[in-house]
Amino acid sequence: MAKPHIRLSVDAVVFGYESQNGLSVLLIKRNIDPFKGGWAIPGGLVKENENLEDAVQRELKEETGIKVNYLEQLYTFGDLHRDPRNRVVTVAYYGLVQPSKFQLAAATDAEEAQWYNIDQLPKLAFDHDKIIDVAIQRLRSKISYQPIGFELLDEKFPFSELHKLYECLKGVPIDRRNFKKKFMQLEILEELSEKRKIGKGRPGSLFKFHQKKYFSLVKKGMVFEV
Amino acid sequence: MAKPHIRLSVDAVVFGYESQNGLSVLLIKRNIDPFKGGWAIPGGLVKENENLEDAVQRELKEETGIKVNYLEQLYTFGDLHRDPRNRVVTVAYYGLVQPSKFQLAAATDAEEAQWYNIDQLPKLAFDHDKIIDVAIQRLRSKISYQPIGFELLDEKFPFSELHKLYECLKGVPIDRRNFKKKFMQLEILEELSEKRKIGKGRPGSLFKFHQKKYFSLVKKGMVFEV
DNA sequence: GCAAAAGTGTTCCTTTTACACCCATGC
DNA sequence: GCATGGGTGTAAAAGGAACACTTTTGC
Repeated sequence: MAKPHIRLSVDAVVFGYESQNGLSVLLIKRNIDPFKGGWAIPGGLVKENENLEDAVQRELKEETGIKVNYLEQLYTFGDLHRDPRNRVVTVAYYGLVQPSKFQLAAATDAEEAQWYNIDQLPKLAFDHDKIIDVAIQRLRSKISYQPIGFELLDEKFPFSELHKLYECLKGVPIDRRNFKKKFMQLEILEELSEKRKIGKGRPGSLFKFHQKKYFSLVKKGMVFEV
Repeated sequence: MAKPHIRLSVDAVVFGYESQNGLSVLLIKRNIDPFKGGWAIPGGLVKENENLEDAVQRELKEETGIKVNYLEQLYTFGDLHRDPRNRVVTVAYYGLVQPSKFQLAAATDAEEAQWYNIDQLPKLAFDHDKIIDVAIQRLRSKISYQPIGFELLDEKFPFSELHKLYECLKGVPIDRRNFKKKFMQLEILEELSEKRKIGKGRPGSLFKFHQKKYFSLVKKGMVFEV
């Protein structure tokens, strides 16, 4: 018998957001043991000559058909028996996808991928519940000091969507006027002349995150903090 | 030839602090290739049935004789060619040691371990300069919202030591009175009746971090923020 | 015309900053 | 008695929280 060695995998907690449904996580149904038939976050073994991030994107594409544009390393989970069969250490990432990419392409081989609201998660394989917990915590706190929330919204969004997103992630009501004042003072949003057409009530302007401006302001010492 | 596989290692950035010398990092001189004779942070391959943190503590003991009481996972570095010979993915940690344990025991097999001020680091093996950079950034920011600074001070310390530590880590002068007011309002320091004897000038009271009180206040919703 | 969502400013209170003098000790 | 570091409070400014009415649209 060959000397056993530690296997290295990557896993990804992919978040999606819709103002009606709140925050969701992308899960897949496992079709191999262990935990065959159970739900898990996408992931798999890293190849010998593949960067960690590439491995994540490859697994995401293979298993769910999705490509995330925001991806950040979360934590590495290495407990001895987190995989019941072999020693597998996993580098967990979390990713954010925009609503327009949120619908799973039916045409992929990912028939068994599904979004689950974070308050209605099924029982999960391995320590994936723990990984998701850590990811939620990270997302919740990071959104306050890094402008990553936009990765969960479409490119153009009415201000109320941004407001709802922050209320959802922080889990507390936020005064609409104070929030807008604070955000607009940052000067990183571009107000478009377009208005949102759909829905009831008075249509609101659409906004865009002005990333270039954000980076140049950061260089000048601006601190994002909401 | 056997199929190659990814190797997994751990590395540790161990910080020490003294008010005269500022912040230092513990380095070892490598006695094997690659980078034989060069400086590196302590670390090594993880064993088949060993947790990641245990691996870090074991390597630290073997290579430097030091045991840290604060240890936190930093980031996992997995670039393809970070090790010139094999694919090695490393889980980096950072640790904090108190000044009284700061002196390296001469009696260990760690003759080649040495403290280096973070502003006077030598050229480093692998991507260890990058790892140290990330660790410094993490420490700098984390000290503002987690009471980890005490791990860099002796158990009993005059308030001025805490003050100097924060000035050193944040890299800016901090008003002595405002800093003390803010910290004392947190009610997590215990003022001892002892005074510091050494040195010139008026002796100051010694303080202790009251960890139990800190945890109970956190449960009640207190937020540490300095 | 009514229901639904968007837009907008002011006041109050809390928090943060700036700042200077006296005190205890060693030499 | 002088040099060194420790101890303490107040006033001004800035930032955050609370809060209500008007406007535009669809039905």
